[in-house]
Amino acid sequence: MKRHQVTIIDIAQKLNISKSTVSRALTGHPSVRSDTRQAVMELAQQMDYQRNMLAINLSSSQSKTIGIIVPEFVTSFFPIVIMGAQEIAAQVGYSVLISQSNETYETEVANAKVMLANRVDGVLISMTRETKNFEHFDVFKRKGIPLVFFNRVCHDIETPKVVVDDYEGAFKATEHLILLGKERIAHLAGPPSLYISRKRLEGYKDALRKHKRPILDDLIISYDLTLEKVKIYVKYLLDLPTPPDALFAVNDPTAIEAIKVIKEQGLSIPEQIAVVGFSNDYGSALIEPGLTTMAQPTREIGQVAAQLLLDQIHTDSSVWKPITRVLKTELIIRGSSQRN
Amino acid sequence: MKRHQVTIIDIAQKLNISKSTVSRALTGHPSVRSDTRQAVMELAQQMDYQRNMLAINLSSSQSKTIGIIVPEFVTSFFPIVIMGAQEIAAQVGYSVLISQSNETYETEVANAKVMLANRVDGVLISMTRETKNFEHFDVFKRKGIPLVFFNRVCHDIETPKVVVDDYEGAFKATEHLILLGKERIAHLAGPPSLYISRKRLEGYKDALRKHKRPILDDLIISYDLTLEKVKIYVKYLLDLPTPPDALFAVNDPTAIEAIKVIKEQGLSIPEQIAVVGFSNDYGSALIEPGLTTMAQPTREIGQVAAQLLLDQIHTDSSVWKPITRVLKTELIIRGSSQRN
DNA sequence: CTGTTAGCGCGTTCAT
DNA sequence: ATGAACGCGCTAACAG
Repeated sequence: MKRHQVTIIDIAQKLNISKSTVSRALTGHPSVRSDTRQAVMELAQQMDYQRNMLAINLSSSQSKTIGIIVPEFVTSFFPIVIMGAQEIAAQVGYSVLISQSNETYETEVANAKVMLANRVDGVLISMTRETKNFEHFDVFKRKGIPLVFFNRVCHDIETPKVVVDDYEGAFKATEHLILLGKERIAHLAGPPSLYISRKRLEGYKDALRKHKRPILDDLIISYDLTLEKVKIYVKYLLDLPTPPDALFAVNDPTAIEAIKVIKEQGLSIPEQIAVVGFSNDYGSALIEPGLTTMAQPTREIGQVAAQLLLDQIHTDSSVWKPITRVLKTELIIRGSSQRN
Repeated sequence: MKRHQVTIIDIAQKLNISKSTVSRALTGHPSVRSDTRQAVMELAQQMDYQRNMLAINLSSSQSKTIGIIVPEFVTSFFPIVIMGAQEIAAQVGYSVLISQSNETYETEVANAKVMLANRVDGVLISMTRETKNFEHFDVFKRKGIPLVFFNRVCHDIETPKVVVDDYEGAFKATEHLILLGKERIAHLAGPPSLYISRKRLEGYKDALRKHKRPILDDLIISYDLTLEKVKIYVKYLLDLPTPPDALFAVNDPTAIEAIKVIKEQGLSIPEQIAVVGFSNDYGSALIEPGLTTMAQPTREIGQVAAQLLLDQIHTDSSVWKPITRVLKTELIIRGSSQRN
C-alpha cells in the first residue's frame, strides 16, 4: 500500500481553482468567497485532508514543538511534570518532543542534538546527575533557542528556572524531626553536583544550627542517587556506635528504599528511627508506615516551566530576563515520623 | 536575539564550494575528495551545524518520528512502555511524539489529528477506556500509516497488536486464590468495552469452572476504572450477607485502592480477604501487605510494539500480516494472598 | 569528483 | 477575490 497524504494541490485540482485560494480558505483568510471556502472545507473534510506541518514548519522555520529532556521516567515525578507542560503547550498548539537522558551525560548531549536537528522552538531541561559540562546547553543559547531549566537546574547558564524552595523544604523537614525530639538526625544527601542536593543539605544544616544541634559529619552521607547503594549507607548508619534516631533523605525513592532496609533490620519506625523524604511521590502514601515528606507541586512545575518557555519563545528575547520561579513545598506528615 | 541556525549554504559559501558537495560530505557519500570532506566536517563542527530535519523530512516525505498515544501517564505502566519503545526507536534514529488522551475519546481523536498533521511514520496506540468509535484509527489505515496497538487493543482494526495473555493471567491469578482454599472469590472487573477487561473476566470465570466453583454474579463488579469508585464497590462487597474471602482486581491501581479500603474496614489481609492484582506496578511492592499480582513485561511490551511498528514502516505493507504478539505474564506472590 | 536543477507542501508576496 | 511565483533547507537526479 502506498503512503499518500492529501495535499492542497489535490483539492485545488478537484475544485479546479488555484492552490493559493485553497490555502487561504483553509487558513481562514477573509478574502475568499464564502461559497468557495465552503466547497474547499467540505472537500478537505471528506478527503481527510490534514495540513502538512512538515511543510509549514519548514517554510515558517519554526516547528511549533518544544523539547523536554528529563533524566528518567521511572519515578512519578517527571511524567507528572511532563503532563503539566503538555497541558500548557497543547493549549497554544504546540507539540512536545520528549527524551530521557537516562542519567547519562552522553545521552543528554545526544538528545540535545536531536532537539536541535528537529528545530524545536524551545527546550525544557532537568539535568542528569552527572552533567558537569554545559557546552551542549550553551549551544541553544548561541542559536537563540530559549531554554528553561526545572528541578535539576544549571546555574552556569543564564536562563529562566523553575524550582521549589529546596532550602526551605529541607529546613522544615529537619526542623519537624527536631521538634519531634529527635537528637541524631542523619541526612542521606544527593551528589554535590546537583544544586538541589546542595540546597537541601544547607537547609538541613541550618535547621540544626538554629536549634543548636551539632552538625555531625558522620551522619551526613552524599551519594549518587543509585538506589542500590542506599542499603549500604543505611546499614552503615545503623551500625554506628550511636546510630541516628532520624533520617532525612534527599528524595522519596531514597527514603522509601531506606524504610525497606530499616524494616529488614527489625527496627521500628518512627520510634527507633524516623524517616522523612522529599517529593511526595506516588509510593510515599503506599509504603508502611506512610512516608512523611515535603510535597512538591509537581504538575505545576511543568506548567510554570512551559509557560515561561512559551513566553520566551513569543517575546522578543532581547527584552526578556532570566527569572527564577520558586515554588513552595508543603510538609506532609505520615507515620514514618509520627504516630497518629 | 535572532534565531538563526547554520545551513548547508552557509558552510558552502565559506568554503566556496557547492551545496551539493557539502551535503554529500555531510551524509557520508563516498564520492567526495577526502580533503574536501575533512574541511566540511571541521567547519560544520565548528559552526555547530545541525541537519535541519524539518527540511529533510519534507523532501523525503517522512518524519522519522513515531507517535505514541496513551490514555494516561499517572501509573507507572505507560511511562515504562514508552521507555521500551523509545529505546528501540532511538536505535534506528527515530524520534517519538507522545500524547496522552487523558482517557477521553475527544482528546484521543484530536491527538490522532496531530499525529497525522505531523506526518508521523507510524503510531503506537493504547486506547481510551471510553473509545467505541474507531473512525480516527481507520484514517491511519486509509492513509497507509502503520498502526500497532498494545495493551488496550482494538479488534475492529486489522493491524498488529501486542498484548499479554490476559486470559491466562487472570486464570492463574484466580486459580492461585482457589488453591489457597478461598471459596468466594470476587472480581472487580474493568469496563466491557476494553478487550482486556473481557479477557480477564473470562479467565476468572474459567478458573472457577475448572475447579467446579459457582460463578456468582453478586461477586462480579464491572466498573469504569475511575479509582474513586473502588471504595463504593469494595464496601458493597464487604457488606454482602456472606462477603467474599478473596478479591481479584482487574489491575493493580484497583487492587491497591481496594487494599486501602479493606484495611480501613479493619479486616485482615489475607486471612479474611485475600487480594490479587494485575500488572506488578511500582506500588504493589510498597503497600502493606505486598500485593500479589500478575506481572507484565511492561518494558518489553514497548519494545516489541515499537519493533513491530518499525517493521511495518520499513516493509512493503502489502506483504505484511497483522500478527498479534502475546507476551507472558508471571504470578508474583506477596503478602496480600499468602503469609510467608 | 563536483556543480546545477528540480521538487518536497505550504504560506506569502506581488500582480491582476 | 484569485492566480502566479518565490522560498524555507535539503537530497536526488542529471549533467559535466
